Amino acid sequence: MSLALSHRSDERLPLYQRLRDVFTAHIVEGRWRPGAPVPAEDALATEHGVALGTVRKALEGLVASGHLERRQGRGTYVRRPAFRNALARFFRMTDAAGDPVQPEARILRRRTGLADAAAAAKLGAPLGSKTIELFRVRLVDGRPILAEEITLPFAPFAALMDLPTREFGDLLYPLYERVAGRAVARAREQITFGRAPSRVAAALGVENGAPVAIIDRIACGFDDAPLEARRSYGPAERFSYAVDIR
Amino acid sequence: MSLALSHRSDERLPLYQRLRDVFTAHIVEGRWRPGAPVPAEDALATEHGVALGTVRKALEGLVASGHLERRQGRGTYVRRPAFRNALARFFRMTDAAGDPVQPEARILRRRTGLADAAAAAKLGAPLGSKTIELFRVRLVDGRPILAEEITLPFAPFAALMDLPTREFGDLLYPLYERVAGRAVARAREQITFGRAPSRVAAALGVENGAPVAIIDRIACGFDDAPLEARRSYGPAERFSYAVDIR
DNA sequence: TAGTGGTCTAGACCACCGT
DNA sequence: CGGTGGTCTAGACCACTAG
Repeated sequence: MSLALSHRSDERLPLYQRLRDVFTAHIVEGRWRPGAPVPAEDALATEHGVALGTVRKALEGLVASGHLERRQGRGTYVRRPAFRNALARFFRMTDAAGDPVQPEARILRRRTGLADAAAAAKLGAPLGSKTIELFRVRLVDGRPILAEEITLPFAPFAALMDLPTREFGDLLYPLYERVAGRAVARAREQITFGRAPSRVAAALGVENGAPVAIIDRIACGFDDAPLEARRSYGPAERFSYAVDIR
Repeated sequence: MSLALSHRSDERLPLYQRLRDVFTAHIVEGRWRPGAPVPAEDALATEHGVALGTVRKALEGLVASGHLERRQGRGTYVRRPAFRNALARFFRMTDAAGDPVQPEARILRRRTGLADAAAAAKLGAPLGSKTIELFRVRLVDGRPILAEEITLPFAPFAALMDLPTREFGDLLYPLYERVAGRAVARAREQITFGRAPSRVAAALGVENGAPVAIIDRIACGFDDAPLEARRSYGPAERFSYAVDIR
């Protein structure tokens, strides 16, 4: 089966780019599942009727964009993004012994709401559509270090309203995948600096208006559609982030 | 001339990686100059006695690392990093009309000093070695928005002490290249939040201890040796930075 | 040992750029 | 137009991983 015939794509694009689009579609549509290996390179080459090098170049693009992961001698896998300690890139998170830790999470509030203009824009949902709102705090050694406001579209995540919050666990993204079948593929974060609103200050145990770093995150699925909007607050003095520029 | 014979490098490394090391050396040693084109791919292939594809893979690595830049139909060039508006990635910098601007720079202080432990570590220079210290403010529409403390090793930049500060211009890196022959190839920045020390507060026209974002930068040459240490302060409320994660 | 990705080659043709 | 990088092929062999 020839690629040009099997897939509607701009004929003027290079073969390897069209091939990459085909592979991306496989990931988006779940035919290639996160954590699972994709077919071997030579199998893909014969399947699509192209040379091995063309397949390799297409795969390289998806590796560069973070969709795939190569493991020498084993295969090429759909990458499951490691958001495990995403916020540790921004805040110094160490326990009493100075070792890096995964903060414990505690849900303080869970309720349904209606998307205001900001939430609707972030989630790409209609204004006034139903949402789930979570407010949680994250703790190290039992002490609060982060407060998070989370907004989800109601429909895909309705099951979250039935599950006891104590069963949510410390990480939400694996939970999303488990109860809603939605995997987070990437996220965009915006860092600003402000002062703690009262509810956040209370949760963090700091005084009202204390300086905080604010991280606004929009998490998206493999199809780049927004899944979750999140705002994280942490004490400004714990904030630290490194960037390389060229 | 065969590559394996012409260059002392780990024989076990793949050809294209050894080739990349050779090319890197050319850039570091100035045989390939910033802004100038490197030899054509087929010329490099015959020169080093390897296949075209191997040269391409070596060049691709240097493009990915930001050392080279390809221009279709023209050639491959040694990249001159665009630090032009590096701080605009962190601070909202717009003029009264809301258009992005390049801030004007004004040197407030220039003096020689001796490297303390921190400066010595950052610059990779001996403790107590001679340095040049600059303190400058950057302005948009005549209003200060950033204050910068800059530390340079004395020897390579001695010429800076003779040039009138009003002739420094708004950008230091082109100046470094012009008067000291040192080109900045990359930099590492560390973001934290703190409070403005008195001298900074005075320069920015804010009150003492006002919240500021602090950007510590170490700028390096093509050989990865530190050239400049810089600390920039800006009002916390102007700070905004976006990150993509996967 | 079989299967996978990694390296390397040799050569063809295309698309873009400046003159 | 000539020269450059961009695409694509076909096939060989190496290095790593698992069973």
